[in-house]
Amino acid sequence: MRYSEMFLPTIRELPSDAEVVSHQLMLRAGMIRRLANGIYSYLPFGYRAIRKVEQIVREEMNKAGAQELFMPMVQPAELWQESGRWQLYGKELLRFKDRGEREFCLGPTHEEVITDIVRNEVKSYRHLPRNLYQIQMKFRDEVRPRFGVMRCREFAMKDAYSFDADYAGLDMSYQKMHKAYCNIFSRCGLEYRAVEADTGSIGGSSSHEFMVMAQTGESEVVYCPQCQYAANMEKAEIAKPQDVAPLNANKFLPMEEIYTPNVRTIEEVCNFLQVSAKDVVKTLIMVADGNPVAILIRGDEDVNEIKVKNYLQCAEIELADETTIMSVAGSPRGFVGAVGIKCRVIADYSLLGAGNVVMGANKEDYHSKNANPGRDYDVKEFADLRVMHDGDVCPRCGSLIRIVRGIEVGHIFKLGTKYSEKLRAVFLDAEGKERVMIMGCYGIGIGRTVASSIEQNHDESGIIWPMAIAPFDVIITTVNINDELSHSRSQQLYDELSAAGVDVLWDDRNERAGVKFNDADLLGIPLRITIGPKKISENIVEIKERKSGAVTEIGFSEICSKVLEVKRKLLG
RNA sequence: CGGGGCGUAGCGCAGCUUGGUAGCGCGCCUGCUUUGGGAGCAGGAUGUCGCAGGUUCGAAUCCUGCCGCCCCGACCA
Repeated sequence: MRYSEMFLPTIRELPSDAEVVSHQLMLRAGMIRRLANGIYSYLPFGYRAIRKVEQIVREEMNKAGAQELFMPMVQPAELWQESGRWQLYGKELLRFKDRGEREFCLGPTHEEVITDIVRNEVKSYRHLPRNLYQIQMKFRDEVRPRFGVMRCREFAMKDAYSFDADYAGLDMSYQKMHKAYCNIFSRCGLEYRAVEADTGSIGGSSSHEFMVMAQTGESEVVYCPQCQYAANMEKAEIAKPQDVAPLNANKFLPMEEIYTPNVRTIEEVCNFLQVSAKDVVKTLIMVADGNPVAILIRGDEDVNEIKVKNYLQCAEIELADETTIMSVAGSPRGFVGAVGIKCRVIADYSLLGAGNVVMGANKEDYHSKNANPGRDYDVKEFADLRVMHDGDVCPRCGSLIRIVRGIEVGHIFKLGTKYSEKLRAVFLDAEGKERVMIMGCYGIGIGRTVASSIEQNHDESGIIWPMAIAPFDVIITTVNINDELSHSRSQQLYDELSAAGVDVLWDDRNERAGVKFNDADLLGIPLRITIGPKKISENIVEIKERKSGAVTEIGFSEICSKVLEVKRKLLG
């Protein structure tokens, strides 16, 4: 492609409303333009990167035995009513009516449609397993779209769905996808980690997120440098403490009520009573599917709501409102404790062996000191309910864990029968018995993958593409396009490289060298060949690697094979 | 949905307090010079000042309503 003919509008100045690097650089490098809130167009340069990622995804998915198909983005309400998600999905599901007043939605995902297709066509175990995928636009009416293409409303996603006859089959399908995802993200040149994840509202038994490591990532993940354990924050397990000394009732001090006017937060309690947060018990009243429950945790720890939700196996969980707190504790927020509380009580492991603690007295403006379990209040259940933090140890091997930030680019789930049951996707097994198909689903955010590569690979001057997903392999920078020899040699090289299957952008614009060099750096094309008037008269050109900055001078006749060699090397 | 901020040329912004016919930088167009890290000189084009209403002789500026966008929070496959 000739730069002078390409639609490639670069921006010199920083766009004011772009927060993260990938968003800024994608705008500046002429990759994307915003159409509406959370809705973006990909311009030619950006779309080339998208296509490269898609191609890698296709190759690896096909290699893993999946088959590509293409499903509609507009989906009828009936299907969603059948799965029950028409009610459950909430406002992220964009709904509308056609001219005949029939209800539709824009697909935020395609479990319903794929299950409908498969249930209509697959009736026998002989036709299982199957894995079908597509690369399609999804629409999710996000509460707050941001970070450009990272968290937007309309986005391209590769979604695959597996159908198996039994759970052993699902395990195999899942493993194949896990492997394929590793191949995909490795080939894209990303530093990533597969972490255990909570299955969330999509349901199912097991799940991994593929996280690209980046400071600007929206979620935190923990991993163990010693063993293989890795999980996201919601899921990160904390082992039950082993060597906890049993409470000795002889050491119990008499419980006292202390007047603590307007002292509500843990911090205020600590200051007022001159105690450490570790001696205070935090009592949170939560409502799980309508039932109040008290969660006890050490004052310096935080409750992980997902863990509570999973422990209680409830559908909804939220902090209780003032009225509910009043009715179970008899006191307002800030003075709640376990003594005499009128609801189920669950304590975090951090309270195992804790005695003579401070907690709310369930009486406005009072706290209790030297409260003790067994004597003053009852705790029958202990569980892992807290948020992991620095200093915690690996639940598998006991080494210190690490916490890093990441961007979720892929997510795989074992769905089980959640959709196949609702939509009656059944088949006959070898004995002629009807059985429900076992499903898995597997997603990759295409645009997000491109954006996360930029988050991971850039410098002050611009993007630094890995060869595998770079929009072009090489840029030829002709320093002075009006110099006849420079022009003819550039043309010759451009033709030669193109014929050899290299994606080459030839900067043939009548611009000053500085402008071209800066654009080349901004665009981040892995290799730059500079053709200048002096050097080319001696048959010499320069080749510069964007990533290392290393410059090599080389004879004109050897440049083409050199490029092919370096390209091969950079593709690994 | 709550809190904060912003809307003026393609982009980035000033002007608004104190009302008087719209400005800067970049970009764009023309010409000449220049050509290895975002050139110089000369000339030029470009605006429903987000929208609607109100106050006023007169509104980008003051008032009211609406719309859009950004940030923080809540939420979230």
